[in-house]
Amino acid sequence: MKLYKGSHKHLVAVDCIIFAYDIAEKEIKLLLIKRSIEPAKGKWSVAGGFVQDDESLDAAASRVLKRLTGLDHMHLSQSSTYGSLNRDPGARVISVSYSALIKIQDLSPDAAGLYHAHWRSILKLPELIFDHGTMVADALENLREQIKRKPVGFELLPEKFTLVQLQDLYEALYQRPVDKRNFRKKILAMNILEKLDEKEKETSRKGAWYYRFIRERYQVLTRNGFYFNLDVN
Amino acid sequence: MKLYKGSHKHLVAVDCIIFAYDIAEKEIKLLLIKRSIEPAKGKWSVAGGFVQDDESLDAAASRVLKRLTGLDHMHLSQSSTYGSLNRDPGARVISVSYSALIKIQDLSPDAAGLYHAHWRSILKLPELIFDHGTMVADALENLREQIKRKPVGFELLPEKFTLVQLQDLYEALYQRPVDKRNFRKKILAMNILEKLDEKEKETSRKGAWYYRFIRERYQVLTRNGFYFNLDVN
DNA sequence: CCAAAAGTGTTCGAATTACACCCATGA
DNA sequence: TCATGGGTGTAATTCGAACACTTTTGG
Repeated sequence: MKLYKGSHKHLVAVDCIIFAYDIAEKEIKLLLIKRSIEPAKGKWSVAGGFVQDDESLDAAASRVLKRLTGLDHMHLSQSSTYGSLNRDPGARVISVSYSALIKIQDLSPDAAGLYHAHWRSILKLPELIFDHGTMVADALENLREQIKRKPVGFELLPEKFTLVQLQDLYEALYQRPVDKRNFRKKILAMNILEKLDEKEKETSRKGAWYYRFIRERYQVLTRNGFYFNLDVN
Repeated sequence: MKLYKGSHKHLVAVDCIIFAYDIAEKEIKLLLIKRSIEPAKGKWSVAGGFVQDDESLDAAASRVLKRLTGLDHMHLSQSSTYGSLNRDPGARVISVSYSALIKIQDLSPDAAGLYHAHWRSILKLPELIFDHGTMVADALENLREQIKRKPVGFELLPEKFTLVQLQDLYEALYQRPVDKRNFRKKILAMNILEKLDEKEKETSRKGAWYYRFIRERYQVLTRNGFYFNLDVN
C-alpha cells in the first residue's frame, strides 16, 4: 500500500547544539565541528547530519552526536525546526535542532582532537555556516529562560560543586553580577542541595564547601506543586 | 551539482493547531477537520498537509490552513516537530506543528460548513488521529505558559472586550477561579488597556465597560524592560 | 600577620494575597 | 423593588533588593 503518492520528499537533518560550562574560565562553551563535506567544507558548524529512513528524529540526533563527538547517552531536547528554502546552499534541507547541556568532563580528554570537535566560548563564536548562528542564538535564549525556572544549571556542573561555582555559572549565563547573599539564601531555601563534608581547596585558602543536587528531593517537591524560580536580582 | 546524494528523503507535513475563545460559552475551542484521505479517512484531526518542494515550512502552514479552513493571514508560530517512525500508519511522515490564536469571528460564519472545519471545546475533544492528541496537549501547555508572560490573551478576544470577559478567558485556560479585584488591579496597573466610552449590555442590566488593548503602548513599555506578568492567584 | 576568597543577616519597600459590600439597571 | 452581574479598597503578609563585615587559612 503506497499512500501519499505524489507528495514531495525532503532531506531532513538534525543539528546538535551542545553547551558545556567551563568552571575554570567561568564561561559557557559551545561544541563546534569543522565541516567535512561540501558545501562550506572546513567551515565551523554545530554537529549535524541527515535523518535516515529507519530512525526517529531523536535517534538521529543521538547517532549524529555520537559519531561526530563520541558523546553518548546525552539528554538531547528538541529546540526548533528550520525550513527556509535556501538555508543550505547545497540543497533544500529541513533541519531540526536539538540542544543538550553536558558536564565538560563527560567529554573524554582526547575526544576533541579525535573527532575534530572544539569547544568555543559563546562570547566569541566564529562565523558559523548557514543559519547555525541563528540556531545557536535561539537555543541560548531558550537556555537562559530555562535556567530561571528549572534546575538545569546542575546539568552543567559536576556532581560536587560549590555555591560559588553555581553562582558563577548563573553570572556567565546572564552576563551580569548576582548578589551573593540573596543567591545563596534563595537556592538554599529550596532545600534541594545537600552540603557535603568536603571542601574545594583549589581556589582559596579557606576552601568552599561542596554541595550536591538532590534530584529525588526536587522531584518530590515538584510533584507537590513546588516551583523552581532562580530569577536573580 | 548534486550534493548530499544517497541521503534518504522524507515526507514532511505541517499541522496547524488553531485555538479560539468562545466568549459566550467561556471555553477555549480547537479547530478540527474531518480527514479526507486514507488512512484514517473521516476521523478527526487538526488541519495538516504536506510541505511542497518550493515552500518554506511557515509558508506551507499558511497554505494548508487557508486551503482547509479559509483562514488567511494568521499569525502561526512553530511549536514542535514530531518524528517517531510509526506516528502515521500510512507512511513515515515527519510533522512540524504550528499553532495560532484567533478571534472566533475571524472565521466567516459559513466557512465551517464549507470547509468541514469544526470548533470543539478543548475540554471535550474527540479522539484525534495519530499523535495529534499529543500535539494539541503540547501546544496547549505552551499556551498556558505564554499567557502568563505575554499579552496573548488579546489575540483571542475581539477588539473591544470587558474586563469580565478577559478574566473569564484566564479562568477558562487555567481551569480555576481568579480573584476579581486582584485581577483587575494587576491588569489595569500595566497601563496597556484603554477604557472606551461604551458598555457591553448583553449580559447584564448594569452593563460592563468595554476596553481596548493598546498594542503600541505595550510595545513601548516592552522596549523599556517592562515585563508582562499575569500570573494570577 | 596578611592577602584572598568564603560565608553570613537585617532592613526597607514593593508586590501579592485574602476578603465583602455597594452600584446601576431593566424588568 | 428586587434580582443580576459589575465594580471597588484595605490590611496583612510575603518576597525581593540593597547592602558590609567577619571568618578561615596558607604562605
